[in-house]
Amino acid sequence: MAYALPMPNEPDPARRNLRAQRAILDAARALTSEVGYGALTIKAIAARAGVGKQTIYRWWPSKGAVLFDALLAESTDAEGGPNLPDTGDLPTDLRTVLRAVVAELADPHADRLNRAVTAEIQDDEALAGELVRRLLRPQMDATAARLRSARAVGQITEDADVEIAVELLFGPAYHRWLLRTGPLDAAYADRIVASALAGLTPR
Amino acid sequence: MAYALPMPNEPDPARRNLRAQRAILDAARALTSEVGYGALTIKAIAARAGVGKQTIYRWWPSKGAVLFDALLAESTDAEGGPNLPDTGDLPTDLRTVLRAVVAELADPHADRLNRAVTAEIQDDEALAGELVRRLLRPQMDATAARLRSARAVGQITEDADVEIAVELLFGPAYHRWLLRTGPLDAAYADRIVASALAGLTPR
Amino acid sequence: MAYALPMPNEPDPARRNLRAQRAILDAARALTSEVGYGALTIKAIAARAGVGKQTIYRWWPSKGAVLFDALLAESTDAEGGPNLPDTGDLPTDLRTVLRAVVAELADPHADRLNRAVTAEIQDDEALAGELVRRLLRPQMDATAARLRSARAVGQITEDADVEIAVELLFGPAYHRWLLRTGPLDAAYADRIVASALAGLTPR
Amino acid sequence: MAYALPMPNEPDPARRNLRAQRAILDAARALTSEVGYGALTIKAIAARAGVGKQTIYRWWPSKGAVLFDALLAESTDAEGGPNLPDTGDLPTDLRTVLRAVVAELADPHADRLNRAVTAEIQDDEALAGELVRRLLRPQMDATAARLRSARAVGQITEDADVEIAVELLFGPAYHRWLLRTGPLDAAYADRIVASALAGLTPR
DNA sequence: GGCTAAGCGAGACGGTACGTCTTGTCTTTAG
DNA sequence: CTAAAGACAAGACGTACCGTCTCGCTTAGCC
Repeated sequence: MAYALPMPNEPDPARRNLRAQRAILDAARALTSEVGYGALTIKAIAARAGVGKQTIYRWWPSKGAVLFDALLAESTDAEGGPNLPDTGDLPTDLRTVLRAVVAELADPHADRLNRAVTAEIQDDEALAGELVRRLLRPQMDATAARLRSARAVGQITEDADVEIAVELLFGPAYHRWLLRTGPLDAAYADRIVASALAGLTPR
Repeated sequence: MAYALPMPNEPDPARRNLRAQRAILDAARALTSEVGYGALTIKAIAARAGVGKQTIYRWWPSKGAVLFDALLAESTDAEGGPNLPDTGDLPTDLRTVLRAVVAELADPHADRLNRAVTAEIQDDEALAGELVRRLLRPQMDATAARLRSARAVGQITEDADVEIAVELLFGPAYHRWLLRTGPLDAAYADRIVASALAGLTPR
Repeated sequence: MAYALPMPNEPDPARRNLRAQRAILDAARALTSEVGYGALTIKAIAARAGVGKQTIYRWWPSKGAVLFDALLAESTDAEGGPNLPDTGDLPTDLRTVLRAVVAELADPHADRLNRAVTAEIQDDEALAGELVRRLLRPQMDATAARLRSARAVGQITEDADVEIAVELLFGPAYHRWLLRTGPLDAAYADRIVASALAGLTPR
Repeated sequence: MAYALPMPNEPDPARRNLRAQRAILDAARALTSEVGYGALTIKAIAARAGVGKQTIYRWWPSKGAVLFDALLAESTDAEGGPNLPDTGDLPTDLRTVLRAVVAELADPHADRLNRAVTAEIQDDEALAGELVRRLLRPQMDATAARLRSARAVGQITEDADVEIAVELLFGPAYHRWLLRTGPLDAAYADRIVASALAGLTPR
């Protein structure tokens, strides 16, 4: 017979203190951008949030998960979803997307948080998957969809490799950000779009 | 005028024990691929290498620097430099390069080391610069040079944006590796080359 | 006005774990008598006590302070205070005291702990003061009081130098123990008392 | 057949560098009185002496042995041996001895070295024996001899316990020094002599 | 007068304890 | 009766020193 285990006390999400949750994510975000990923500690987050450490451990499995949620909260605030503009003009629409991506990566306020999460996902595959699923995938899928709609109306060639095209757009920006190999500005976004589109446009 | 600093005892590189140095880099590489970046400790590297911790701290300023040197040693062993093939056929040459890049990223043996260094450079800008200067930049420059030589003989269009073209080639592969968004194989490398070249080829 | 200091987090004695405290003192005592003062380490004490090192550093400023408390705990257990017997017969009473002192110094179980603390107080004046105040002074004062009461009833001469008399009693025993210059037994205690009293006794 | 072992290279005392030896003892003495026993390191002694660490390890088995030799060198310089005065007047002679002992213990220059050696001999019985044999024993024996010569001429009682009498003289001074329980001056020395002699003097 | 063996200054080495820091769990206490 | 505050066990951090070793350089004494 199965019986009620004296369980490691799964906390009851219904009783979660939203004020504390928000304070924790805010503190995590603020501290990350102040001291950087390497010097970030759970203790400091708890202290800044005016919260006991246990309250963090109760709801998140790791420091990376807190950072991820902090990043997610910010992104969710900013966007409402992966709404891609469709003005009918593909180059313009892609420039809009790429400029937004590049601007986000160039934002000094968010930079350290982005890098902290990037560091964490190198060692936490589950977190990496979650990040892709929640933030990256929707954006890439929306971009792919926009490319397919453009292909349907003949704005790009029939045999265009849409999957690769999306990576041709996003890959360079992330590469440059990751390795700090050059400036991240609107002009750069436009050059990516121009070069990536060159091979797609019917002659 | 430069003057003799009352320095905190810079160690004398001439007296460096090469056996120990090699053992440290080997241990760092092996341990990283065994336990991953998060669980990697200087203490464990020293123990595995049969070396005192101080011998590591004497020659490297941080764990990241050790990992970087371990990565560098491996790359230096493998290649002799950024020799890019020049068969005269640009697509073939680029496929060779991209396939090598993708293979390196897909190599499970090196994966954790690559990710560990990637995590470290998020928090250590100097290390990031060194990595780019020593490993990435030469490869990118060589690729750019190959593209310019192709442009000179008319294999790609006169107005091709070489700098962006290089990022169009490398960016997608790193993006896919960083975020684990898809398989990294020769076919993938070929697709990148095909799509990136499409816009460069004269019609 | 006294004000709340932004203190480096003085720990709260009310929350102290008594089990841990006791385990630490026991481990310190046991290890000292096993390996001696020179080979004694905080790390080993913590390990033996099943305690984190920080729990030692939280409550004691130095290894010497731990040893001192270990010694104190033992002494406090043994005695209830500096109760000196007063049978009315001074030589008998002093023999009782000196025999106890000599027996304590001769006890092989306590020897290494005594020597460890003796070594520590050579380099830590504050600790030396504490040791004297808590352990030596009471005993010496009690002995002086007993001598004065004997003087009051004419058992020793009017002009007896009580302060020196006390040192004449204790000094030789400690000297012999410190320098291991001879046996420490009851007969030795009796010889000290006899010689020291000879000059005090009225003729 | 016995043959010359490739021995752990006993060093050849004939080739010993006296300048280095002296510099080491001087440095040990100076550093001890500057930084105290706890902060004294072989490394620092070597550096101060302008000597390699190995030169110390070649000639002394331990830090304690170096300190002991430093102490010995100083004492040997000062005295030529345990010459006790014999003016014919015992109290005067003993006052001379005790005043010298007390002055040595009170000397702030030598204090830390004395305490360092005292700390070392708590953990090194062989060193303790050597100290007693070379420095303490001669002085005590000379004092005992003086007391016996006094006894022979009837200046002290026939049944005087000479061995204890010596400890009655030296014990209090060392006790007071060891535990810092009071001032060490000539008046104190005189009080010891007066009290100790009181019981020895024929009535 | 040259050879050679040893002592020497210097300092890198393998170890290990130091005292501090952070982690994740457990306990106390104040609201 | 909850959650902050924080003590706890554990163990890595980066530093310091230990005692050994390996370098060249100097020096002494035997050929």
